[in-house]
Amino acid sequence: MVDTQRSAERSEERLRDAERTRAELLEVATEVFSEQGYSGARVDEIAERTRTTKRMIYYYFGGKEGLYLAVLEAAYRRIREAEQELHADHLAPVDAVRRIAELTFDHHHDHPGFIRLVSVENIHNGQHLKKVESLRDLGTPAASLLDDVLARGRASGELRGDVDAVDVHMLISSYCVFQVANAATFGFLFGRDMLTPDVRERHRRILGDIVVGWLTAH
Amino acid sequence: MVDTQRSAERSEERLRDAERTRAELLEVATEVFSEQGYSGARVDEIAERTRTTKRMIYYYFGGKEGLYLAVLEAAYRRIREAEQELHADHLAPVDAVRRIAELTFDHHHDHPGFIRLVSVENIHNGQHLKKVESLRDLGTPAASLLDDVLARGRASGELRGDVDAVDVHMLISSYCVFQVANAATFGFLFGRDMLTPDVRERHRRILGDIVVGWLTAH
DNA sequence: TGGCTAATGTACGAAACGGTACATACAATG
DNA sequence: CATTGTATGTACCGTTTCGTACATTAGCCA
Repeated sequence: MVDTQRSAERSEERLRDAERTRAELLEVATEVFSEQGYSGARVDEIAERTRTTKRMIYYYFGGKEGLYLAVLEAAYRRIREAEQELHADHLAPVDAVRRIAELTFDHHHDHPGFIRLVSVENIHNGQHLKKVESLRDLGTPAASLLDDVLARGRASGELRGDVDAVDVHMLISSYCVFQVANAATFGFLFGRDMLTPDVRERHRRILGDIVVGWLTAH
Repeated sequence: MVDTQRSAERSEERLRDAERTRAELLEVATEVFSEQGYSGARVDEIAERTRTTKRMIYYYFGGKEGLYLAVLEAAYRRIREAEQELHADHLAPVDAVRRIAELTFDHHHDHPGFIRLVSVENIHNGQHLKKVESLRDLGTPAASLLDDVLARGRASGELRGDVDAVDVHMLISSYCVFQVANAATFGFLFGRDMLTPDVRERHRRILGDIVVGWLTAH
């Protein structure tokens, strides 16, 4: 018992640690898949970037696709957790929607790897995502949070009542995803680097203005 | 001379036709690259889907990357042509911006292959696009068209004057690109198929409302 | 402490894949 | 209608890439 505890405490010194190996593979794989796409990612490259070997990918995840599925699931799960920390019930409706928009904006900018992963998955028509049953209806929390705010705003007359929460969420997502996912091509064609702090700050404010403007229109 | 003309006229009957072969390869390659991504696309598959052979890909385009570059250039060139047919100078400013938004929306929905190609290119950080010098500043026409409308609206007082044309274009692009590029994941997570006619029609109207609302806000 | 299992490493195989050498046939041209 | 270069087809090569058979070791537990 004492021995077990001690080895758990100094687990970082152990040569063999299933959890650690698994987590490291997942972390590196997330990076490689988001950088190179599913087909572009190389199993050997992922293995080389860890302190373990390719063999472990097959041992823990069954293969390339299994690893990719695990990456997808972990990434989406992290997003869900972030969304649940997004409290807006103490703010006035108008401030709440702006807050949600701006925090979503920040979250996207701070997690480009996840956005790229979503792009990759869409190239493949979401065929892998559909296999992960645990992710079905993952969007519900985000929609219901917005739904609450909209209901409060409708009741107080501060927000218009004929707009659906999912529509609002889609507007916000569109804008935020585009910033990150299409930064390369848009930047090239219009000579605008969307990732510099000042441009980012302006876009952030603009998004808030657009969302608030839309929801408060008479 | 007469012979030359005749063989040009019935070019579709010729066994050897450089232009036809080239065009067919380009067409099939556009489809395959947009469906599978750059790394996912197989040179052999592209060749098999045409009436010619893999050899011709190397003869006309030098290789897989050359073919992809040609696909990118052709696709963007088609977009530019479509944009140039977008006349809005005979409309009142408010109607003009709504028109631009809605036509852009339709264009995106009608050319999903192009949108997917842009996603693919962004996964690779636009590294190929940057190689096609002829595409530099391709965005300028779209921005200046909007710029004209905004100037007219500013002069007449119908549109606010503190908004940049590129910002408006980015809002419209974000919304339209998202509809097509992220249809799979968003549809799965929120149970909404964005490609059905009625949903599409509602989104179209919403986009117009948002853009007009933003630009006419006091 | 000795054995047993989970965890890991090595080395290799088969198929896929991008690319090319070489042969050949069509069609414009003089 | 012979010639010549463009266009096309075939067969193949070397490498990459996913995956696996087999050997081995670390650490837990009786």
